[in-house]
Amino acid sequence: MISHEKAIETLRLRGHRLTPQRLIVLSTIASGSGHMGVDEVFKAAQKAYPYMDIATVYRTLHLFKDLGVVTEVAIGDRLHFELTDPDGHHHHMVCRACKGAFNLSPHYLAEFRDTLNKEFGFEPDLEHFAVSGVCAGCQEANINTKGNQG
Amino acid sequence: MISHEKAIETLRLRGHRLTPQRLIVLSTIASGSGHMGVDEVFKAAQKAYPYMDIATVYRTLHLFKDLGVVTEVAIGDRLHFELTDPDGHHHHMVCRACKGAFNLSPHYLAEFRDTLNKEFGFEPDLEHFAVSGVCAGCQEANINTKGNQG
DNA sequence: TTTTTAATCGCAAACGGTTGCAATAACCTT
DNA sequence: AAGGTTATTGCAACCGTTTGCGATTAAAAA
Repeated sequence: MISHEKAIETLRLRGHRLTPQRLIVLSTIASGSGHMGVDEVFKAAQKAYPYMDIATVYRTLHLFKDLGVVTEVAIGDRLHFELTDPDGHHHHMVCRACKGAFNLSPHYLAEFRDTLNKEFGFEPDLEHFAVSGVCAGCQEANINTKGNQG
Repeated sequence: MISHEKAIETLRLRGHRLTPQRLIVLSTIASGSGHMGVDEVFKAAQKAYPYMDIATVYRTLHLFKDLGVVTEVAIGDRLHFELTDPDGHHHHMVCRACKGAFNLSPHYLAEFRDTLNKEFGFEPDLEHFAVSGVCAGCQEANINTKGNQG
């Protein structure tokens, strides 16, 4: 994970202001449990700073994403955020039965990217990428395995 | 493509009513240009049936999707719909520069699926799947190649 | 054909997310 | 430390999509 300090440094270097709202959103995500939904971030931040507005949370998350400080992961139709992993990107496998998210090393997508490049000259965006599916545990337990594959 | 008649048959067999709204949405998509956005479907359908409501379009599209009559493709943040291809699914490569959509045979994803299965026991949902990126043409033209990779 | 009945519709309100704008406040200058 | 500049905020309005509900109507029953 990117450190708190490094994130603040990045904000400052790029000429953005260090507002209490931004610092609170940052530490909320930093102390959060991996991937956090927007409403989770909002509720937690609001506890620390009651005037916090949902629009500010969105704007802050997008700013952090543009700066590379946080990574946005689309899990189903919801957006989740986490501090960017400086050791290299990872992707996610999200189980549609238990909603669990598992990390996936880029290695497993490299082949796919190469193929699209060679065959079609197409350069896919696979930086922040979540594959929906059913995890091993839920397949055994046979929970909702045939749900909507939207 | 699934035929018009086959789609109507499917509705009937599953106990759904054949309303003018549904028939119009169906033929709108059938006569449309591949992938249609919701608003495109709505506007076209409204011409044929002025009382058409946008909520009905959404409900109808979701019904058709659940019945397997149409296929939903997430292109960027917009949903597009097309008649389901009975010859087997295809996937999409969507260029973020020119918004063009290109078909991608399932073959190119098969390897990726097998790997996730073997390595993690994870069964990915790759039925209706769009990969965002930049197509060969736009890479040459160098249009907006570094846009938001969302 | 007429009646029945419940799926479907149109409307309007609600929802998650975004945006315009006037007020505020972080930061730079002095 | 005080003042000026302008990025950022909170609010409210907005957009695309979903949902609750009473009215309508397709299709089954008579």
